[in-house]
Parts: sequence; structure tokens; C-alpha cells
Amino acid sequence: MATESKLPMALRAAYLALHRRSEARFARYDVTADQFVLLATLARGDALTQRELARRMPSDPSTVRAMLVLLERRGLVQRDAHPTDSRARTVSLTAAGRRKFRQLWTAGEPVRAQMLGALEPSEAELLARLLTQVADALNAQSVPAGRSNSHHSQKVEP
Amino acid sequence: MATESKLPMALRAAYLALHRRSEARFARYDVTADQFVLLATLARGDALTQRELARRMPSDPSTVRAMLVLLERRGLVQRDAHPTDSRARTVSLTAAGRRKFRQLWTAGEPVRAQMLGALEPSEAELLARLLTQVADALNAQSVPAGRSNSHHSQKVEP
DNA sequence: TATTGTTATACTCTATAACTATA
DNA sequence: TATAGTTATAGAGTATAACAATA
Repeated sequence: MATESKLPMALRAAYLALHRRSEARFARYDVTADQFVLLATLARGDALTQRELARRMPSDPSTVRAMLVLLERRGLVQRDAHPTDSRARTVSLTAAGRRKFRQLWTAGEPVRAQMLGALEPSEAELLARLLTQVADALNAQSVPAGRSNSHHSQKVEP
Repeated sequence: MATESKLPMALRAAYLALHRRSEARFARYDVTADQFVLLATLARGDALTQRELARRMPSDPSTVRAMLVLLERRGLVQRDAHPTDSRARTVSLTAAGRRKFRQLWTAGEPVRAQMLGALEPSEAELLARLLTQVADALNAQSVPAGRSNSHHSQKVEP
């Protein structure tokens, strides 16, 4: 039971430390850590629909929409009609958005260096792998308690 | 550079997955994941000052105060005068708070099991250790950029 | 029918700064 | 002088539900 409670708290503490250090670094660019994640997600895969963007962040579509409104107002992202699906809109970085992202990437470098500096290279790889395993396991099953959804599905707990 | 950007995102994804699964589990008790952390911190070390509670969570004193006001209103925590320092107030769980915490602990069990189920026992230990290393490294130095504070201090970046 | 996105709404967490009272 | 806590204030992110338009 020692590890059982330690692991979630350690995960939380590490993430919050990362988040706060990032916030502090990005503050002078008037961008939050979460906005950085959005910009970084767009930088890697431009012209996503809002839903796809939300899925990758990961976040809620209506949350992402609220963030996009803020960023669009500042000219960092733009939304255009989707070429084939006229319900959808594609989101991309503007030129200013790409510039901002490059600045932020540089500004965040010390934080990434500080994380990696605490680890052996092999440990960093391992840590990333273990975190991914944990995230996958937690996301694998979002069945609301009490509704058993059929035979196949990683049963974890009622 | 692959790992350099992967690690922060993996950390974020794992934490958010944990946070959301926890929120879903705790929702029927009308307690948020962060409130659970506060209650758990009190359950482990009762009669803390607000500052000490904030330090352990970790969170900001004024954030903790806002949370305490909510929880106090619902009778889950109480604040009393500090025995020796009359500026300070001690925070503790009420009987109802302790009961609630036990319920929450049980409600969260499947989530913890799901995390640990994705890992070998030795991996779980290792993961907790690596996360602690990372958190310590990130917290070690919060020197505002541009102010070099003397000779000794883990220099990381200007 | 299901899906994309919008709108309205509400609440928690977050944090800074100015303040009081005490150490 | 420094510390514990309060207050005022502001904003971000979060998410649900009802809705329109389209697939």
C-alpha cells in the first residue's frame, strides 16, 4: 500500500512542478502552459479540426474552443472552413503563431534541461515509457461505474 | 530531442488521465480530485497550519484558503486557533471529514489498481522514484530568470 | 441518427497584491 | 523585519447541456 498511494502523489507533484515552472517561463510571452500545449500540438500537425485537436491535447472540445477564441483574438491561430466537411473547421497557426511557438520552445528549454538533468539518458527513456503505459491504462476504460458494456473490454473493476 | 519533448507531454498526459479518472470517481461524493488531495494530506498529518498544508499539497496558500472555505462550509474540515502562535490557525478533519475521506479512498481504489496493473511491481517503485527525482529537480531552483544568485546553487540556465 | 461546432452557464483552481495582526 | 492569514480581484481551464447545421 505504500507505493499505491505514493505513485499518484508523485505523479501529481512532478506534473505540478513542471506546470508551474513552465508557467513562469512563458509568462513574459503572455501565454499559459496549456496554451503552449495547444500551440505545440498545432505546430506538429497543422490544419486539424477542433475535435482532433482536443483529442490530441488531450482536452475537452468546449475547453479547446474557449482557448481558441482567446488565441484567435490575439492572432496566433486561425480557423478556416474545412475543405470537405462543411460542419467542421480546421485550425492552424498563423505566421505570428509559429513565431510565438518558436520563442516559447526556446524559453522552455531550461525547464526541459532541468528535467532531463535529473535523469540518466536511459532513465529518461524509461520514464517516458512507463508514463505512457500508465496513461494508456487509465484511458483504456472509461466505462461509467455500474454499466457493464458487454463481454470484451479490459475489465478492471465494476 | 525526441525524448526531450516526449517526456513533458507524457508526464502531462499521464497526470491528466489520472486527474480525470479521479474526478469521475469522486463526483458522486461532491468532492474534486484536488479536494481529495487536501483531505488526504490532512488525514496523514492532522492539525497543520494552512501554510504547512499548502507546502505539502503542494499549492499556493491563498488557493488552499479558498479550498478550505468550501470544505469548512460543508463541515469536512475545521480551523482552530494555533496553540502557541496566535497568528496561525490549525486545520484538521472533522469526524465527517474523516468519514468522507475513507469513502473517497475506497472509491479511488479502482483507479490506483488500474495504474498499478499496467506496471510490474518493480516498475511501479522505479516510476515513483524517477518522478520524485524530476519533481525535486524542478523545484530545486526557482530563481527568476536574469538574477544570478551567487556562487553556490545548482546552476541550470540563466 | 450521429457528428461538428457553438452557446450559455457555472464552478474550481490559480495567483498577485495590498492589508492586518502577530512573532 | 518577517511571517500567518485574509481580502479583493481576476482569469484560465474545465465540463455539461441544449442547440443548429451538416454528414
